[in-house]
Amino acid sequence: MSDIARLAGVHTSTVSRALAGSPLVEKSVREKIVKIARSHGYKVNPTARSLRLGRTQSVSVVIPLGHEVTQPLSDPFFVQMLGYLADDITQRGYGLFLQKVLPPMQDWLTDLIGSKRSDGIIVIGQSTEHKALEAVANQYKPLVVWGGQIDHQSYCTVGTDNIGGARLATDHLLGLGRRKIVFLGDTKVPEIRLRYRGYTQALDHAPKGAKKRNIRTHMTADLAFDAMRKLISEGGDFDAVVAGTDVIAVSAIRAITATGLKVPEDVAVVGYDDIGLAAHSNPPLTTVRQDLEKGAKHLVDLLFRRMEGEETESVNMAPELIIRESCGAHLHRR
Amino acid sequence: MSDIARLAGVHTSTVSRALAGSPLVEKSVREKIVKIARSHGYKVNPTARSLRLGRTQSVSVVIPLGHEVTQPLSDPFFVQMLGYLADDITQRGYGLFLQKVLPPMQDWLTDLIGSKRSDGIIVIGQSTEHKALEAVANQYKPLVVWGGQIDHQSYCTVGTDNIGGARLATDHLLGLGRRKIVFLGDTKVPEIRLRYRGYTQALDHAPKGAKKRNIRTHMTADLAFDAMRKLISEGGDFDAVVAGTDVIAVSAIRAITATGLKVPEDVAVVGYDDIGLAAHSNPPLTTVRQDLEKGAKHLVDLLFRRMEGEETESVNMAPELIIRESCGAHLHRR
DNA sequence: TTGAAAGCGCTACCAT
DNA sequence: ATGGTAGCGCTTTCAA
Repeated sequence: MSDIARLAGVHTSTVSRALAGSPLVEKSVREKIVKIARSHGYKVNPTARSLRLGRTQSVSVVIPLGHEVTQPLSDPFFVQMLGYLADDITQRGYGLFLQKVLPPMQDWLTDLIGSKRSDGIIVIGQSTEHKALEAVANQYKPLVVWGGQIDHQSYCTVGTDNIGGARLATDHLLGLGRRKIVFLGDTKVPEIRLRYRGYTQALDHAPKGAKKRNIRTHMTADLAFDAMRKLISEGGDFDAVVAGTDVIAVSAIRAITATGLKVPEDVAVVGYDDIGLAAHSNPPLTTVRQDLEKGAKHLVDLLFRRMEGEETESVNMAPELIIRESCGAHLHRR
Repeated sequence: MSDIARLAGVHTSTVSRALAGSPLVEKSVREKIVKIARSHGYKVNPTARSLRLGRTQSVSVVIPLGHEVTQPLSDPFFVQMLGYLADDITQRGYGLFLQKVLPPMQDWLTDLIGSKRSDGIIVIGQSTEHKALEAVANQYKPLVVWGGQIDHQSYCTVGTDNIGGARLATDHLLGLGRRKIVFLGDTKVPEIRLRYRGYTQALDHAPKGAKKRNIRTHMTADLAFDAMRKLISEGGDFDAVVAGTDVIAVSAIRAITATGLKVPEDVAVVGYDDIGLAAHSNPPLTTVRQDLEKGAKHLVDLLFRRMEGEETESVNMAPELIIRESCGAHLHRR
């Protein structure tokens, strides 16, 4: 910057003001400075700026994978979310610090906060980290979490009504005459636990004869496939599956198909999320849609309001049942 | 830091040394300082440190989407790569700045370099940005690109031998007796263009009667689906498809199946990448595997060597044909 | 409207 | 082995 100042024949403070678009600088001077800066490819050093201003102009996006057994991000859901977040955050002129947190997960959140690398934190998915989030919520404000809304939680979440969504899905299957409906998912994860609750609520209000059954499975494609195959080989008696996520649903379909059973004729399957793959699976997946684009907008909006000291409430969006073929609804229309 | 210094009864320079693990500080003093720092939740401010050191301890990972028509990252390939990169970069104690670049793509690279937000840059996929990369390669060294190796390029790439991989796939189909093989992909993207070249090379060496046909399609699932359906409805005569990516392959399978044709009996399909979905598609996809974990390791390794001033050569890894069912090889074994 | 100077928090050099 | 001090590049207050 001092170089630019010298070239323009002014003091650095004037350059700083000019480049910041301050109205204090005389127009002709400002234009001259801007021109010189551009022609020399000069960019204000964000590190120095951050140090002076006390803020980094960037936000951390964290993906905790406490519930995952395998390394890579296996769920496209998180990734699509990441893409939308990147757009929104970039649009506000902020940088995006990506952080993947794997077990063993000690002090990851307090460390991240303490490092002051970013002005705010978005956590995608509670994973198994509800307690860690709860622990810092009262002391560190610019924090927003995508996930399930848990009773008495003190951190701010954005998500869809998981109970309602799962209930929608389960009621739909009941309405199609299915009575032996299995739930497939890892209820250690809050969002999935809530979906399981919606599933049980629907069955509690179902006609007599409807059976509940929860099969715990990890959230990766392979492990869900194995869980489903095990259930079948053990002679599990069921005519429908409510899957905790689309990834699990697609794996379940594959496992069911592999044993010679047909989806949806023999077993109806409903997923959750409506990831891109859902429409392209075979058969196309009936699922509960979460609007990620809107979700990301909420997350970023709330975070920026919190970064300015505002207190914000959690947002619970309405889920939407997307009916395709895996539930067998089209068979009934005949 | 000055607080910690006061509490420990020493000067800040001693605290700095102690926290950096300098052997100059007496053991007892160092331990005392570390203890105080920990108990107060003190963390060295990375912004100030960066300013002083002249390096940010972070690397930018950029995903240029010049070839994409839709906003979100539609290809799981990039995402899996991102996950591995995050692991490797974190392991070296560096931060990961994520940058998504959408059209119109002006000066994105020089801007990123000029901002000095990171000490090095990894670009995932050349997209349509070969020229932009070429333009800075001689002037900015800590830059590594995942993508296809182009003749006379001056930037450093990591990738698989795309020509060889596609040739592997095409030869395999020829070996199974297929003669009317279509290529499906966007040849504007260097990697895909190389794969197309491998495909044509294989056909040039094929028995008489083998036909070439290139169908240009965008890289997203929906558009590939449409392209395939259009080809079929126009009465395109073919018995096999070499797809530019797995995402395209899976969409092609869906489009083929939707018209009543069978994969692989009527049309054999081979993909490229071996994304997680490939093994789980219906039928499971025969594809050319790129080892992403190894690829990510190479990228990070080369980048860090370049950040230390070393000149590095591009890496071209060997692709591997993974034979599953979509090519129909299992039908021949009978 | 511009200049001068202080200081963000840290590290490294030069003393001692 | 430790302390003092300068300075990384910027913004902002105060003075002119």
